[in-house]
Amino acid sequence: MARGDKKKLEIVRGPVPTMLDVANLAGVSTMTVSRALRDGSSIAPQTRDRIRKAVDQLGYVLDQSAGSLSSKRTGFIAALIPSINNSNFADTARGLTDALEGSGLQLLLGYTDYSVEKEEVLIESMLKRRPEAMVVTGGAHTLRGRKLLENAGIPIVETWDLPRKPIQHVVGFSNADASSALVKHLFEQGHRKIAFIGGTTNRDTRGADRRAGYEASIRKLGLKESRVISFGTPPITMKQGGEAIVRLLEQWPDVEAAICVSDLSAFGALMECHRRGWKVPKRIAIAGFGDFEIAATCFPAITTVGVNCADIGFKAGKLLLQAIEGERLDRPVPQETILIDYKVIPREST
Amino acid sequence: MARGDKKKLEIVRGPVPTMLDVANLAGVSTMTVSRALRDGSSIAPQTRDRIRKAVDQLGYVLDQSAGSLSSKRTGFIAALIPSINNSNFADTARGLTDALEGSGLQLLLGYTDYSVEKEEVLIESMLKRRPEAMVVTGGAHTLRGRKLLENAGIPIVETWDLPRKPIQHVVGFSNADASSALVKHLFEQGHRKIAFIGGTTNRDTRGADRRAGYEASIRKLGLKESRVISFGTPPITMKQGGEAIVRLLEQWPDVEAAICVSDLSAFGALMECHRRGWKVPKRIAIAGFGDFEIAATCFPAITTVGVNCADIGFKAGKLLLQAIEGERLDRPVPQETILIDYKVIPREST
DNA sequence: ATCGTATTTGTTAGCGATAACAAAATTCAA
DNA sequence: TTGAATTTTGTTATCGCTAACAAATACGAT
Repeated sequence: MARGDKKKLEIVRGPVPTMLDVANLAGVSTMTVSRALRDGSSIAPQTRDRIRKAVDQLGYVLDQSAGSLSSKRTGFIAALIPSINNSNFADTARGLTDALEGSGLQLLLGYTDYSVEKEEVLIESMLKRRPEAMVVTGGAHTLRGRKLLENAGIPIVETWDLPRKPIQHVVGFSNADASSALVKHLFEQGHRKIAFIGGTTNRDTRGADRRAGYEASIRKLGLKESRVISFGTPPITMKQGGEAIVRLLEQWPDVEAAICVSDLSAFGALMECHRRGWKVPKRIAIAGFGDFEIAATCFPAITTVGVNCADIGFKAGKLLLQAIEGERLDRPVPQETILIDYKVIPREST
Repeated sequence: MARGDKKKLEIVRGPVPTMLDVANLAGVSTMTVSRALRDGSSIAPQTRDRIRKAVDQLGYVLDQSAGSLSSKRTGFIAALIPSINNSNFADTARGLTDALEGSGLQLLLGYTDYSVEKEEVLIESMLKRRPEAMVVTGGAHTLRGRKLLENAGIPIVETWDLPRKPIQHVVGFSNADASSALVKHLFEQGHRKIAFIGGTTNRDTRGADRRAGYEASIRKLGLKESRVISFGTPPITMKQGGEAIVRLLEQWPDVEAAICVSDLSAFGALMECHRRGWKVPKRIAIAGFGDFEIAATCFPAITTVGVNCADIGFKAGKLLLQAIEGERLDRPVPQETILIDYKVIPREST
């Protein structure tokens, strides 16, 4: 009776059982337990059942940290994204998760807050977990961050951009080109006085690339003046988009169209126009970037550049799985660059 | 010269250096390196510098899996949220991350997809990593999932709901009460024929609670009829919100106000009304839930229930830090329930 | 029955770090 | 200058698991 009590207490808050406890209870060696708990290969069915029963009885859960130390496989994939609150990057993370599903690999997520310094810190702390591969956003890193990635000895994928000098693999697209395509579209629709609304700094490199693409195509199309409103720290919010469009129309009342650095700011701009009774696209055409759900749903629906964000993550994930497999077989896969499609999606706002 | 080449090669793709390599290079024992790399306490400054130099030279990065095996501290916090694509939960994750900042703890995120079965799988796979604490969303779990949590021997926090029978700690609010408050608000504004728009199943337990709160207060206020449109698998999208409101007005043309299960569906409904020329709130008032950025920005701005999602995460994180500290000192903190404020935010849409 | 092959299980060693204790070096006071 | 107190460093023994190899058992064919 007293013994029974003690036992119960132990289950609730006692020491966590180890594989040895399971092995003893099942009357086998730990090695057999280890095998049974993973592939179940080379295990007599009845032994496996006995082990399972012991596992259930003890409430045993495998300790992977111990396992990875021995097997040299942590089962971690590290991924760094600028922000979890941006649905584009959340979609990429989701795509990654989906790609990894069933592979037994765990995603370790980190948020850089659009800062390369924070990224460097994160790279190091991720590397301490010995991930089997790493996904980073963009091609801009600190010197040390880059070196850490290069020396990590694991597959690396840079996403969302096309870095001039990639570390290894790349899954992305040219934000500048995508932005240019949007300018061209507006130009073909007859707009000549086209403006760009974005954040105040270049911290968000993809935003900066989009602005650069805008500037480049303004020049190429022979349009005289570039009209850029910089407002708010990137990533700029919906509300800031609204304030920015007001400024834009104050500064250049003759402006005909505005490209916003993202759909969120475009939406904010659009709603502010509504509020003030400025007709869109009659008074001013508005375009965004990213094809967020909101752009398709709102009225008028927002013209945007569609990028398959989840696909970036998914393709990066699949590429990593291949690369990891390659490393294991000592047959490293060659450096690969996967281009992600984007396309201008004309809607009601332009 | 040849030696130099070899050395360089080794740095690029050679075996990853261990603490022993650092120790040898610095002429000390691994224990000294270990100490230098963590607190730096009880280390002669010159020794520490020597070690730092060796670390830099070798590009050494600490292996935490090995460390945690020995120290029995993994530095992981596991968190399960329904979806990363929902900004409410993303905010909670962000709050958690913020709370953990500087503590050296790593967030291990998992997505349950609003499914308790997936949650159970995730709980187990998280537990394999031996997290020092765990955050889950809601109080609904499978039997085995709950047992796993109870027996894990670590602090557990359930968030976003007020479970009837909590496992340990809780940081949340009553979704039913919050929903009731919104009904009451509409009632006070003079609305009598109030409808609810939500998903088709109860998979999203918070959504189900909101509906239950709606039903309860309809009865309490003595309103004759409850009008519920169930449309789409939760979480329902903006677009589905739009389709739902059309159905609502077909089925009950006399309806005066609609509460949507979230701001996203409310926004979709609102935009569909725009598109069809139905004036909001004149023809129909629309309210949402969650105070997403979109609700404040769009025109007309959406009446909603504001919940500080990031604060849920932040408070859960801080509570966990305390609890972990308590466990370490063998002085477990008592079970705690932290209530999160919510409030009805009246805006232009009602 | 006997040997060879295939299947199942066990043994030993070690993954890379840290805890706990022990020893050496340094500091300081009288 | 000497011994005690303090600071700094080292030694040894795990942590819980899995790789690699070895042994035992089962199965089949002749």
